[in-house]
Amino acid sequence: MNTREDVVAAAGRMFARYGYQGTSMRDLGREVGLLVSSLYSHIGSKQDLLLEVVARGEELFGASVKRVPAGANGRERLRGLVAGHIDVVLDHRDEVRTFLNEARSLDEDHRARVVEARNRYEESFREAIRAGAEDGSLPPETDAALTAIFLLSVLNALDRWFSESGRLSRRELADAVMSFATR
Amino acid sequence: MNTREDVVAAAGRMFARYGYQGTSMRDLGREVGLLVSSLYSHIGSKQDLLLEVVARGEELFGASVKRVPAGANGRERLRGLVAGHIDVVLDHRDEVRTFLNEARSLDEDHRARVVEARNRYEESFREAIRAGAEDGSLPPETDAALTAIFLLSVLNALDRWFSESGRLSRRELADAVMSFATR
DNA sequence: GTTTGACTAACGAACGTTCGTTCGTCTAGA
DNA sequence: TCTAGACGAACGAACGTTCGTTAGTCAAAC
Repeated sequence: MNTREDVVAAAGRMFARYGYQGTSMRDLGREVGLLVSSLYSHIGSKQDLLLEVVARGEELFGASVKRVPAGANGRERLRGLVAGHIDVVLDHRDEVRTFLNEARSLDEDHRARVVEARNRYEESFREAIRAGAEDGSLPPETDAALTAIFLLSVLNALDRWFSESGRLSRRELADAVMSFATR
Repeated sequence: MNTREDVVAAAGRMFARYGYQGTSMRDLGREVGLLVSSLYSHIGSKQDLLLEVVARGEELFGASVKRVPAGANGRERLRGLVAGHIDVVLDHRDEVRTFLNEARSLDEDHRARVVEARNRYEESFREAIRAGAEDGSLPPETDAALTAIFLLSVLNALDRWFSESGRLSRRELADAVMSFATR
């Protein structure tokens, strides 16, 4: 019924699995049950499609940051960011994968915007860590820049191995990640 | 002079930067200063080229494992693996990136072989961690599987941000990674 | 004189995209 | 209530371009 949404969702799925360049419009049409030409009743171009999927990933992370209570101490805020990131990655694997791996196929302007968004996002991690080191909720000598990078490296790799039916729950995962960061 | 080597090296460079599907043989020819058709005097196919670059990455990690002294205790072996991984990633960025990100463009058989090689590699991390937890050189309750995944997540993301001219030396980086894993 | 490696030229296939057209569905006016 | 016409959505065909790859030629190096 809602064909346009189907197209965008299928694009996310295929971009995540095969990459932007590895997905042809004909493949996409087949996936959604349309001929290639019919796709263009719903979208402007393949590039527009990528842009839309990437933007969704971007918004998901942005919304996650906003959900963290501003009043909490540094450690609690960091914990909120970590748990939020885990949820975003696992609940929206396709958009996140596309956001993380396929942004390089965007034209230069949009790619620059993505890089900027990622920097802002990483800065919210650094900020929480610095706050925690100051308010005593995290070890005082914690290196904010390095810790943020390490955390995001671990969090962004999650969808390559984490299974909902595995040994760990999301909460336990968040605990493990947090205890890694705060030695 | 050694044209074939130039071709393979350029392929690694471009596969790493633009992806396998994002690199055309014409682009590759331009990079190396030859016409497309001339490339085929040196290689069998584009797929062969990918296979060769990926195989080089695979061998680099395999050789790194072999360099770790077998007699050392668990912690020392893990430290050797970490330092070795850092060197491989930073000294062979193109092959490593291609090995990590472009293996999905291999045909099924070769891709399966890569997955198996990565599993063996990860197992050597787990093994060192388990040994360390037993011989007392690492905290006894360390979760080998989870720690190995976290370590490799951090290590594989290195080339996205680490700069040789930055604040950290390789040794300091290895220290930081190790202290992350072992608390 | 043979071999090597670069060239020109071309191949069929696939690419993203546009085209004119058709076929229902919905709405406004008679 | 019936009908005219605008509309969204999908179609098949074709566009020009680029893809990976091959064949044949020719000059330089051994």
